[in-house]
Amino acid sequence: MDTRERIVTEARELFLREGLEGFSMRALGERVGVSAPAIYRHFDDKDALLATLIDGSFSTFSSYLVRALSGKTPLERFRRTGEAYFSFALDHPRDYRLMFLTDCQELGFVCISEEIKDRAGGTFVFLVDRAKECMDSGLFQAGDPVPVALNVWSQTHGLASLWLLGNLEGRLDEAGFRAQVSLCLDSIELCLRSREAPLRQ
Amino acid sequence: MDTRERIVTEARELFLREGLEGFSMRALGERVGVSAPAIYRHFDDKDALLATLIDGSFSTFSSYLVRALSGKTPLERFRRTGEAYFSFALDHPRDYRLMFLTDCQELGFVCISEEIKDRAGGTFVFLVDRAKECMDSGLFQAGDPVPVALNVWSQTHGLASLWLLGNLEGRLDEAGFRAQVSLCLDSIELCLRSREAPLRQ
DNA sequence: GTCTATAGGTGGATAGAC
DNA sequence: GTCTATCCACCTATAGAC
Repeated sequence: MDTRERIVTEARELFLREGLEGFSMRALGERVGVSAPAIYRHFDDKDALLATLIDGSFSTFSSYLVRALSGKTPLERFRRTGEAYFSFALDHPRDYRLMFLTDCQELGFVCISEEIKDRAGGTFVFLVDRAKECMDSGLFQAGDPVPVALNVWSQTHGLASLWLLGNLEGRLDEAGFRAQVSLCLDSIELCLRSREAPLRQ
Repeated sequence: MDTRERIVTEARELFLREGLEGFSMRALGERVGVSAPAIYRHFDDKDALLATLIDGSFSTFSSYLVRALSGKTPLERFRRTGEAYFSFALDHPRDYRLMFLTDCQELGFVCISEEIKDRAGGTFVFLVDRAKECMDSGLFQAGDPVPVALNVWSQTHGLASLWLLGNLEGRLDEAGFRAQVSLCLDSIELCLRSREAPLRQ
């Protein structure tokens, strides 16, 4: 493994442990075993390094989403997409935070990067596709799938972020949270199924 | 207005403009017109000052929630609580961020403060009460109102935070966001109403 | 490519005069 | 209570030797 790769690996580890606040070039250099300035031979600046990290986070996220495609029906793929979203958030909380819980201002130029925006857009399109195929197969009422997808994203993101930022501390333990996740996914399904009710009557 | 009050006022202004990152005792002193060390005569440290700010944010939030009580029916009060939540998030984005979008680690001891936790708990109880009175009046299926309230909070928080952190940029403008808010509240209502469906049959 | 040395800046907090 | 002066820790990034 060459130095550049080791920098990325250790950067991910460091960010995982310390978050954005404790993530410094000095600390990273120490972990990698080189001086801080040496890192600048491999990355233009801190932002470029963070952009690489975010890119990797989206790759991991994508791998979770794609698993949902093994579902046999549109509805099953839709449900599994929701489950995959929570699995990712729980398995990779820091990545989740970097991707969805960090203000663009804080990340500086990173958020403007078109590559990153495209990757984020791609994962959203995945969700829109799941909604759309449920509509096309007549399970959900026909219409614009984008607002539906946004609504689903809001719900999953809301619960995940309340948990990850500690806002549920004292109210839910991890088991309670998992139960709440089930309720969240059930309620999404219930809501979308009820959209088909008028068609059935 | 004595100096302590002016410090709090300016601190809120400064935090509103700069966020947690740009919020320093030096900058605050400059705004107030005193030196940074002078602030330490009125507050033990930065955390104590931030705790005062958070406390004020919860006061503002409470005033939004209470407006919802002017609704004539349990369902109307429930709906208006959701609307009040979004109104607060849009009117006071920085306060919202300080209260619900800042990691406990980042705030240091502040999040451990029992006073703050109690205030946060109180606003949640308000939402639980709204769910409970809908249950008691037979509008929603009877059961534990807490998971229902958590589910509603997740949905509203999710949409609000996606918006406030810029994750919807390029996908929704402000008008689109408001439409999405309506859809969110409609979908919550739809979901909770469908819980009463079995009782009607 | 990596080092040391350093520039140039941020920040929180304290000491002691007034 | 407020000031100035200061300490100390930390940061990003560059210069120039090797």
